[in-house]
Order: sequence, then structure tokens, then C-alpha cells
Amino acid sequence: MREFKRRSRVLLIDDNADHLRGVKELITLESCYDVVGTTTSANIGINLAKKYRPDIILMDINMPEKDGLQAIQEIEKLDLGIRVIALSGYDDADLIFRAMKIGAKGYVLKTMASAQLIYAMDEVAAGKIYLPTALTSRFFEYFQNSFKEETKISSEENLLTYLTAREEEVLDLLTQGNNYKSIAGKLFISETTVKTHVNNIFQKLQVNDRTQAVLYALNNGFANRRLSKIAV
Amino acid sequence: MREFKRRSRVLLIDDNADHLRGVKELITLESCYDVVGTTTSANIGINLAKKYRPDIILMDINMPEKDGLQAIQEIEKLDLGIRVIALSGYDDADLIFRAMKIGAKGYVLKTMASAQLIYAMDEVAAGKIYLPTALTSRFFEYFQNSFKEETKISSEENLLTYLTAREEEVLDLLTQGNNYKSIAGKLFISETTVKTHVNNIFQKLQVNDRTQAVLYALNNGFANRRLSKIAV
DNA sequence: CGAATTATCAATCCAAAGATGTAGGACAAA
DNA sequence: TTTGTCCTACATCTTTGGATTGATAATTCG
Repeated sequence: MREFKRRSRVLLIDDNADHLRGVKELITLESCYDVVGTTTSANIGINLAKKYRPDIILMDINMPEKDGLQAIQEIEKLDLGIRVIALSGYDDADLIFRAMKIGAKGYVLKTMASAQLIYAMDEVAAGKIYLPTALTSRFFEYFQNSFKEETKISSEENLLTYLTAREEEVLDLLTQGNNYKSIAGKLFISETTVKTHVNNIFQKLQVNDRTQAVLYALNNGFANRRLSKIAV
Repeated sequence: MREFKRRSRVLLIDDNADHLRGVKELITLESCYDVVGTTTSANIGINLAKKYRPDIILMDINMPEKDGLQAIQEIEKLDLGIRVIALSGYDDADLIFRAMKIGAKGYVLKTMASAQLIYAMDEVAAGKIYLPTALTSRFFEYFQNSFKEETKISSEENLLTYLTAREEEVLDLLTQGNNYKSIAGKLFISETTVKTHVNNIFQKLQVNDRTQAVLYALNNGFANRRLSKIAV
């Protein structure tokens, strides 16, 4: 067993050269991380990431040339196990949300104390995900808001509640693209029975055909409630 | 201007009477909150919430009788501005995620130090959302995971890209539940033309009927890319 | 220009879906 | 026991949907 663990390697990407230099100094002097590269270009950064395989990348996400979020996404897609911490000047909830959604392991404001940056790196290096408390609160406000509308919709009268258990089973199979024969086979009942159920479903959901029934089901939280209004 | 702010009022809901008593004592003795009610029943709790309008509710979400999450949802639906903190014995990522999704303003483990509970209440009373750091990390792992699959899918070959502009228009109308006649009317073309397009769509998407085509479209980011695999 | 793609329309045929009415048995609530 | 709901099933009929073939005009592209 090794007694010491390898010093974690860090890559810095920030279009602001001054800030880049400052962060490099900070890390070099006051932490146990090795800076393996610095660049002001997101594209170059991605290439450096492939080349040097750092453990951590500090990525400024407010860059004019190339979107930092996109860069994070590309790095995540490489699937090299590189953990990216987003650096930003803004505590904008939407930015935080998007960064975390695409896989950032942390989000730190440039205005925060340098100790906090080091701490974030420590946490992330340890495999955790780190968000400063203030930003976490911001994130959750945004997060919960994005579901509020949805909740409102689904708390309106939902015609799905009128369906019997059996009808729900049938509808479930409909939402998987099955036809009458297939449903009959899966439920071990005759095709005509399925037709009866499906017709009853149409009546209850006030639709004219199976496609509309399926759409109603999906849009009103049937079974796999996977709809959210979240988009990157 | 008032110099002192009103002491915040708290309602406790926990099916475990012992724990309930313990928490009540803790809050009464060691915090500045008024316990306005305690109950072991989620249903009664909801009624007490309506009656006493507490500022905060501590809600055990691991109750056999009635699901605590559901109770939170109902309280949120009341829209009385009551801020609910979920209490749980488990740091299960899925539980945490669902609690936060439906609007819990905090999530605290029963095993945590009592000081942490008080702190959480302070934060929540101040209008923030509070999650212990360890649970935040858990939450984000789950959160990011739920988007990983999606990213993977959308980066795989998407048969939708083979569709022509006109076919996309037709498919769009299909995903709105239109039949041939309706689509023909909306695009000012004959029904047979629509049939041709639809058949070509089937070929390209490798499906057998319109329902499957619609499902493929929705699951592969057609138009409204709002699908995520998150479920309550 | 010539070739390929696309959008349009038609005829035909068969299969599937949808509408409607009827009915027996199981089961639970009143 | 009666009433009602639910699940099952069938017959019949109409409409819609889907497959196939073929054809014309417009557009795009090399």
C-alpha cells in the first residue's frame, strides 16, 4: 500500500489572463495541487484535458469566445473521469442549475474567498460534489420552481384518476406502443376485451384515438412521470 | 418598526411518539421556536396545518400510515406559505430528491445532531432552503445521474435527423394527436400526401404505427426537448 | 446539364382501430 | 338481497390507418 496519495493535478481554463494567473499562484502556493496547464481558450482547454488527463478542471463559464457550459459538456462526454468545477462571476440560479445539470462537480464564485476555492477542490477531489451553501439555496429555489408549474397541472382535475386498475394497465401498454393483439397477449385476455377497455379509456379521457390517449397520459403524469419543463 | 420579530411557530408530525416527544422538548428547551402542535398522523397534521398556520412543519417522511411525501405535497398545494422540513431516518438519494422536488425546504436526518436541526430551522425560517452538505452531495449525484442517460441518448444516433423538413412538420402534428384528415387540412395538402409522408416517417424511424412514431419523437428530443427521466 | 431528392397526388387493398350494444360472473357496498 | 362497479367477452359495422405501386413537378447538388 502506498502511504502518500498522488498530488491531484489541475487544469485551469479562464479567458481572463489576470484571473488565470492569480488562481494559478494561489493554487501553487497555498494548496497541494499541481497545476498541469492553464489556458484562456476553452477549445485548447479541451485538448489539454485529453492530453494531460487532469483530475480536476477549473472552468470559467463566463467566456465570450466559447461557452464554458458547452465545454464542460464536451469534457463530460469524453468520460475521462475528469471532475470539472465551474467558476463564475455570477450567482445566477439558471447558470448554476445548468452547470450542475450537465455534470459540473462544483460551482464557485470568483468573488469567494480563496480558501473556499481550495475547499471546493478538496471536496471534489474526494469524490464529492460541492456547492457553497448560498448557491445551494439558490439552486433549490430554481429547481423547485421548475416543478411547481408541473405540480399545478397535475393537481388540476386529472381524468386519469377515473381509470380502473385494469384500464391503467391497458393504458400503460398503450403508452409503450402496443396494439390490441399485443396487449391481449400480455394481459392474457381476448382482443375484444382489450377493445372494450380501450374504448372505456377513450371515454374517460375524452379523446378520440389511442395516440391522443397516450399523449394525455404522458402529459398528465401517468406511470412514468418523467416530464419536467427543464431544458439546458 | 418592531424591534423583535415574532417567534416562529412549528408543527411536528412524526408517527413515532417517542421521537415526537424528544423533538418537541428539544425545540422547546433549546430554541426560540414555539411548538404549536404535535401529531403522529399525517392526515391530522394536514388539518392542524390549515388550522394553526405554522411557519414551519417538521415532517417525518417515513411513516407507514400515510406517505410523508404525499403529505408534504398536499401542504404545498394549500399554498399557505408553510415551509416544510423533511425528517427522515434514511439518507437515500431518491428520497432526498423526491422531497426536494415536491417543495420541501429542508431535509434533515433523525440521526443528526440536534444543533443541526435547529440550524436547519433557522435557515428555513429565514427563507432559505437547507440541506446538510453530505446530503447535498448525495442529491447532486442522483440529480446528475438522471440527466446522464438523457445526454447519452441524445448523443446517440438519432433517427429523427433523417427526416425532411416536411416530414418533421407532419410528425409534429402527429405528436399533437392529429389524424390524417386534420393534418392534411392544416398543411393544405391532400390526405394521400400526408399518408405518404407518414409512411416515410415510419420507415425512417423504424416503427410500425403512429403511436410508436409519436413515442419515438417524444423520447428522442423532438421539438420540445423537455424529457428527463426524473420521477416522483 | 443530369441525377438525386423532395413534395405532391392517386388508386387499391388489407388490416387495424374505433363505435355500439349486449351480457354473464365476481365482488363489494348498501 | 339488491345495487353497482368491474372485468370479461362477443358480434357487428364503419372508419381510419398502413402498405404498395406508380407518377409528376420542383428543387438541389455535383
